[in-house]
Amino acid sequence: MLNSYSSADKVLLAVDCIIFGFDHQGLKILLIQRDFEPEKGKWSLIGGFLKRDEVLDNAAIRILNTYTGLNDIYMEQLYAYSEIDRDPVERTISVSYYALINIENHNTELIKNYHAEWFPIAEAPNLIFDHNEMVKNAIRRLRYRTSIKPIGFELLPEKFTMRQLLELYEAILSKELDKRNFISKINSLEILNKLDEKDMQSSRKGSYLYTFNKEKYEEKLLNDFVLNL
Amino acid sequence: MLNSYSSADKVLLAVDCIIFGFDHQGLKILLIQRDFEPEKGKWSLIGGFLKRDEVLDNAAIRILNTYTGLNDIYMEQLYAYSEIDRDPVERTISVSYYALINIENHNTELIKNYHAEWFPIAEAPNLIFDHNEMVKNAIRRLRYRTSIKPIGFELLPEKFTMRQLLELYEAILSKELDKRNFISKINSLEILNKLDEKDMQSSRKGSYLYTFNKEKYEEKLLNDFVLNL
DNA sequence: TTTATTAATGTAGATTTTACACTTACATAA
DNA sequence: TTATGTAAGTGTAAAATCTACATTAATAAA
Repeated sequence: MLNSYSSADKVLLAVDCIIFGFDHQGLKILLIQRDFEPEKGKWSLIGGFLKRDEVLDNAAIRILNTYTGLNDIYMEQLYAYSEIDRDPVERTISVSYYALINIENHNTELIKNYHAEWFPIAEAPNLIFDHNEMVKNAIRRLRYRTSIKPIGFELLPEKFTMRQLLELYEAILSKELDKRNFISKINSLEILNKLDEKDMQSSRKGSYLYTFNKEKYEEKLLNDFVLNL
Repeated sequence: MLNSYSSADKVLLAVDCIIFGFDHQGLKILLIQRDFEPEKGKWSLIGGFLKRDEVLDNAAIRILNTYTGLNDIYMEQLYAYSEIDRDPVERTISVSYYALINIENHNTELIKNYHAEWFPIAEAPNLIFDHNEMVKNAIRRLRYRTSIKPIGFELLPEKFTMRQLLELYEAILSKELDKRNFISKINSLEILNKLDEKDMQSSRKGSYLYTFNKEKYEEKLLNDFVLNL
């Protein structure tokens, strides 16, 4: 019987996490220096093996936590990579996950202790196995996602300026956006609350701070929409 | 060592294929009646186990062929399902694949011999395991894909009428489209060749037949574009 | 009080999208 | 041969959206 369970092959199933972060310097990616063979010392995505009694989503969360100390990160599944020799040690299929986080909200010291490090996207080192490809695909997905869902929620501090939001979008899309058009498009979504408070860091005039309006934001998440930037 | 290969669990990895087809009656899905336990006799997606020396994409092709006789079908990977008890017999992670095919181009007799059957989407029976969810997600992906890539190529006969193309889009999107606006949008893509030939089946006047212009079509596939229907 | 710096703001023209109805071609039946 | 019925084919005007673009405003520092 072709389809009998007992005669089917079992394989190792891994999860690799592509963690994007944003700070005042732009879009970054979190990588670790492998502390085990093969490729010990080389840079890699944060990854590990799925356990028998574990759902993939949870494996991603556990592995991210194990290697970076990061907690409560919402990740989305991306793609299963299955080239025969992608891992030279043993046949391993890897499912990639990605997330967007606010670098400043997370303990940079902690991350460092785990030998994890943030790299500006453009300056990321070469990665082991097929991790470069995984990152490339994740960036594509991130850009696509940007066009159909509002983002920023996860990446900016609670209170942020229009300029910060603009720079976030510019970093993700890696292109310049017209400031006035951007602001009016964002405003037309009605997902921001303009505060009375100003941020005085950036200029003498100071710029208004905004927060996300969670309710409206969730509403937008439901009905797919297109944001043409 | 947390991350050692030898101590990691191995699991069964399956592939399930969501095959969409289109004919004059509308959008359909290909299902098989399981001829093995558990759930023998119930309807299910076409699925099977990944082999140790096989890439997922090829497993999907092999499995589809094994259970339906279908050949040369291009499938796209969708999502990995990993709920612990999704398969009651043994822990199995399943990666879903989907494809769009032209029902009339494929041997219906052959498919029947394999106990596979086409069901109109709306009339599909309840499926085993988490297959209903897989189908739901695949339909969503199909609709999304429709908005960013031209489709039809795979689903229509070589020569087809505008009405057929319109009906295909209406079936996938499950909404009515304005005939004139649809035609002018499609024409603006410049991916069709209008033939001198007419199809006389559908009306006394007869309607012009079209073919896809493969080159232009491939070109469009490269540059992502948005088709707002 | 002058200067320098970034924030904030509006509009006109171009493009795209939408809604909508009549004429044409032909086969069939009278 | 003529009349009739059926689906095919076609255009436009109004609305909405997108794009490009430049000046004034607020404030701190000199």
